[in-house]
Amino acid sequence: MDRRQLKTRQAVFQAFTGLLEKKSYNNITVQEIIDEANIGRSTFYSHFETKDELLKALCTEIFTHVFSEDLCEEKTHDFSGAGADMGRKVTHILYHLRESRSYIRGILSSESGELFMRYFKEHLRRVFERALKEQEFNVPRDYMVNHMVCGLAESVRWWMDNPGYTPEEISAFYMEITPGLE
Amino acid sequence: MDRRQLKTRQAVFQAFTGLLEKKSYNNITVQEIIDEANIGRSTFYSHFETKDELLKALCTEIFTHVFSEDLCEEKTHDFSGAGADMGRKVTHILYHLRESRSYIRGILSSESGELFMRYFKEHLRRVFERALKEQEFNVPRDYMVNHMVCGLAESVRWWMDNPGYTPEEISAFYMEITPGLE
DNA sequence: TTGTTACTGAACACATCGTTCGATTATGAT
DNA sequence: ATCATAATCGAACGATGTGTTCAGTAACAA
Repeated sequence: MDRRQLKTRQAVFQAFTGLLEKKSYNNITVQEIIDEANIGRSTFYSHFETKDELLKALCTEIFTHVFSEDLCEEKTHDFSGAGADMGRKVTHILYHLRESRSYIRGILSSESGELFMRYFKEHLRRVFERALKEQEFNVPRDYMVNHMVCGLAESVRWWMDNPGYTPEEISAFYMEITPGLE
Repeated sequence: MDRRQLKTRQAVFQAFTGLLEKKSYNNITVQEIIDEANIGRSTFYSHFETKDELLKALCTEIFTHVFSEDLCEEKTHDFSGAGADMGRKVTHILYHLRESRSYIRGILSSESGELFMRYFKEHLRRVFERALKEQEFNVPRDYMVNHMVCGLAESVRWWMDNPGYTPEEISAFYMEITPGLE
């Protein structure tokens, strides 16, 4: 890839995340991103169709990072249950998310949070659906998966507003209040 | 209140909810609401500052209706636990929400859903905080309340996409997967 | 060096917003 | 029935932000 493209792309992301630490997504204008990134207007639009696409791209960036590894594979095959494994996966995800906390808060603090949460949940859903392959529940399976996914996503959101807990602690909280994972 | 004002207000709400059944909030323009409601442009703006304020007003309308009654009072004082009471409250809320299902879906199917969910959770939080006055948990109290509130709110969202369940069934699902309420 | 590709930035058309204001009409109190 | 008051109308306006275009410039890879 052309160095110039890479440089532009990085400049945009950096400007964007920088702005997100100061103000909420809705109040950020494309022009501000352009100015902050110090690029030409048409350059921005040759990289991203709209501001929403940029957010989407940023989310993709974050989540391919967070979910890059072996999260879909069953890691332990010893006598510790699926719960222990799940707990480890969750902790792993939380460690990654903590790194981006500063601007994730900016994303979450306006309607754009909906978008972030949606992508997040999509990824989580994949992880959970694998982990719960053969289990049976007293509620519709899809309802159960949805509950687990939303529960974790909302735990993260809560964590972003209540820092001061370690990933391990949050993970433990989550396992504690989620039946079907012990 | 002047009949004209009332008529206008109702016309706007009706137009708005009507549009919400066809398209998502973000794609609805103020002009469309005005045309649909068949009122003058300045009239709209003399009632609502912005489209967001209109959505807010609609949510208030819905929730004051849904939460109008004795939801904050402990109803049963016999030997059935707090859970049975909570189950009844939840069912009651669900019955009300089902009536507005058609356009609530429209609200939820775009970023505006965030706003709806926020108001919904605010109301729910009040109910739960009363109901859990003296209980102790293994996780931070605020985390617990947040989990219960989000769990119910997300259950409703799930329900809106998966109709065909009765309020009683959804309520039962919710009680089933929420520890601390039995 | 050279052909290609990316960046620049001013200018543009466009959509939507929220406001203004003078004219018109409905309302409710007397 | 009268009349002062208040709500509505709607065209016109300025403002803001969007996304595109294009001719000129600079960076790149080979």
